[in-house]
Amino acid sequence: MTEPNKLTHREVPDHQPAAGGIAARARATATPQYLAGLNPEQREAVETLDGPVLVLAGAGTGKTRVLTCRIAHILSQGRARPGEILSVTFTNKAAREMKLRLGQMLGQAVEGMPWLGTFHSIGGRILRTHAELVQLKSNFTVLDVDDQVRLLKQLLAAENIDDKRWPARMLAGLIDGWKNRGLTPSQVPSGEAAVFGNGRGGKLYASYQERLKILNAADFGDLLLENIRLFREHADVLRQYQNRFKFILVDEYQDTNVAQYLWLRLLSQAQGEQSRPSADVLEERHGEAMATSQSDPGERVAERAAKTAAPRDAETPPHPDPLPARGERRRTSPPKNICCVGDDDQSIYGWRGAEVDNILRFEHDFPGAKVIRLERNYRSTGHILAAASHLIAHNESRLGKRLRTEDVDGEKVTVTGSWDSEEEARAIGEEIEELQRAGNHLNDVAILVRASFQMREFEDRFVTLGLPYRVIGGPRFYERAEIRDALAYLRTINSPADDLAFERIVNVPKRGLGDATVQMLHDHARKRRIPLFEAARAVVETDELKPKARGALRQLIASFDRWRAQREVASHTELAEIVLDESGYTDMWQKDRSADAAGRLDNLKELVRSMEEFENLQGFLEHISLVMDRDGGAEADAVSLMTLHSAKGLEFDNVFLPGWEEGLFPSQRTLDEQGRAGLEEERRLAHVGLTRARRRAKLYFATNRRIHGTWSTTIPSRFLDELPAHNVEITESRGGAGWGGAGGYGPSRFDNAESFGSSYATPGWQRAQANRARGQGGQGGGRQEKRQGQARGSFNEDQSPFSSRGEARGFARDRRGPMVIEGELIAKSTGTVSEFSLRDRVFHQKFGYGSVVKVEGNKLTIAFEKAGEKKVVDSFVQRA
DNA sequence: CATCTGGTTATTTTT
DNA sequence: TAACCAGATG
Repeated sequence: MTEPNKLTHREVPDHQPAAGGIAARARATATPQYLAGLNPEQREAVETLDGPVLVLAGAGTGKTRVLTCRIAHILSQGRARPGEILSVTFTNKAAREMKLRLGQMLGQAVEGMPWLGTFHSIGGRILRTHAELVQLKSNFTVLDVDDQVRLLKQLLAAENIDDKRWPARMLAGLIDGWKNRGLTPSQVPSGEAAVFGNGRGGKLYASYQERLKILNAADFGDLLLENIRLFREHADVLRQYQNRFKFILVDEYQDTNVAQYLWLRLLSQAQGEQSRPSADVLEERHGEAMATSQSDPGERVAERAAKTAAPRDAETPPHPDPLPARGERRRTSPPKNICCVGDDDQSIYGWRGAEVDNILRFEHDFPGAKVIRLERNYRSTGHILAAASHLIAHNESRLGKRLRTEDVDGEKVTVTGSWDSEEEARAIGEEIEELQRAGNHLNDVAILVRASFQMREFEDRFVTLGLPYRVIGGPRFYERAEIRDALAYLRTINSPADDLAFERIVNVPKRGLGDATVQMLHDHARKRRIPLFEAARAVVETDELKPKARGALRQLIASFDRWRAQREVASHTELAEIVLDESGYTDMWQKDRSADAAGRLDNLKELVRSMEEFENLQGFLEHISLVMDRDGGAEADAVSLMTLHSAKGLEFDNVFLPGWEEGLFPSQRTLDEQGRAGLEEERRLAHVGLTRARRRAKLYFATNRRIHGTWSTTIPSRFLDELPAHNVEITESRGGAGWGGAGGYGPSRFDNAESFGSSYATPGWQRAQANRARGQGGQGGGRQEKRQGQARGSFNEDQSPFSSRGEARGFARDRRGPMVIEGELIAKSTGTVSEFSLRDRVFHQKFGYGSVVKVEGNKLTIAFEKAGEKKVVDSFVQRA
């Protein structure tokens, strides 16, 4: 560990004078450079080192900057060494970003921050050092969801549970949920444990955990849960870490789940009399208020559990403060110097177990906490910020912040209605092209959708337009089948007892070892209580298998023996290449004619390349599942297409937000399942979307959308109504839908909406809608009944740009015909004759192989083998 | 053991 | 609509 030379570490005097607070220290030194550019609030957040601090950092207020500066400050003040600062993030990306920025700030000190990482990687690391205490070995495998489900399927089969009625995925979800809430099998409320498999859910969870130990494996949830168990059952270990970490920093605190909360709580608990750590002494002086310490963690679990266990009734009001009287159980030791940074308005992972409550109740949980609000936004222009703020103000469960900017008002947020989703895509495509003509880079443009199925329409459109785009998100790198397969090979080599890995690749590529063979291996293994691989070795010596299978299996075993031997002589990267090659795995994909085969081979190459960063196979396998994420090169100029969820933390000059319709956004399902809390989370999602935009935010809704194949008529999202009229401009769809301006045509839907409750759902109205929809070749109506209940947004609010009637006009009376569009397109094409001609065989990144059916300038119509007929710009395909 | 077919089911996905 | 999966078929 290298000590940063600039930040010579002074031993922290154990008896730092109380008066020598931050202010005094700060005065002693000239303002360090890293503090210079901070605004007063940021600076306070950086300099308030002692006691619990909650930094409420709104979107674009310099959250990461505060975190990194704070670390720099701690180091330069000599308050802790790099190894004494625990700094947790959720994503690898965030961790990397912080390391990078710290590096820039401090010179090469980053290597010295061993405890900066994600919850899971840090949890995993601690777990590996004390693995034996939780019945694991230090080289345990981290299972991915796939492995989990496979394992659970086996357990279900063993229990004779119909996995049709009780799918393994569902159980995996339940277990994950329990783990997120910090519940070990014995702690799961019996009522909940009973919901699965006729009361056997809890039992299955328990046997799943047992199986994991036998396999020497942990799933993601275990990385934290087992850590908590470790800390609870081994006070000495806990104390070791409590003493080590003088400062704790948490990023995105609003996204922490109960397990993470408990973990933090355990670590942030200062030791009582057992130890005499320097930092604690300091704190005690600072924290008169902290004398009222927190309750025992155990209590908290129960309390939390009870809370979360309560069915999330749709209509349940916000949780009243469930804190019971804390009684006599007081401790004298205050919590450590913990600093949590987050934004309650950006909590969008509730469905993943995140507890907004953690941030809402911070002051409760960490008495004496200082709360600092960062409200100066450095990202968006005035109108955008105002719109976002006004929207989010409709939420009740929030701590409340008021974002402000010193930037110009800029352009108003626009709202555009179109006839259907296709037209929406067309309109957005055109606007993007216009932005491009005006000199904007496509890299500065993003389309953020609520659900990934919405992306398709855009992809289709962009492919025809020849507009480069990139999809962000989607399956993670290490979740891809080919990566998992490759890893399974390596895992089997590394740990012959990894049954799940072996099972995964035993017949990949196909070698004639099907279900029957695997089943018999299983039986054998179970009978003798040996790993599958050993069972295979034994079975090959018998004549229980058909000769063909026996031969194949023998060969596979021989291969593994060979590879294991080669481990001694070849580097791990070489070994990987050898394995992928000799196993026939690469061949398998090379022979594959599907569109994504090439990409998969690339991924495999990327995997091998990434192995170089690790010392050996063991090290690689330990980290891969935690660290591997494709960040994909963002070099080429292209529009970014992603879900709102994956947009969190990003920003773009121009942000397009399509699909603001009831049912889609806010999502009907969330509303049904989570009620008011769900609506608020959706609203936060909207807020996140808007605040991604630096200069232009453009919202869209379509009147008709195809959902699961059938057309339904939709109504604009209530969120549109919640925008402040002053900052919003209603524009007309470029796609040609008549929508907007006063003096429009036809009655506004909102005319109806005025007396909504009754008339909206009338058969007549529905018929009218259906008729309109039919023009598009589909049925209207159908979803109304369902929506009716909560479709009433705040139409009456004076602020609403829609309530003043007249704006939302009948859509698409004079919908522009496709011919016009077509004409425009052709006009835009380069006119140069394509190098392709009829019947050419071509390959397209997305659609795979096909042959050219029609050539118009540089526009081709191609009949793809798999994807059907598509119009594509020739630069998107290559000769096959 | 591989391939075909019909029935089912449709969000969001940090690790 | 389309994509995925489980069971049936060859």
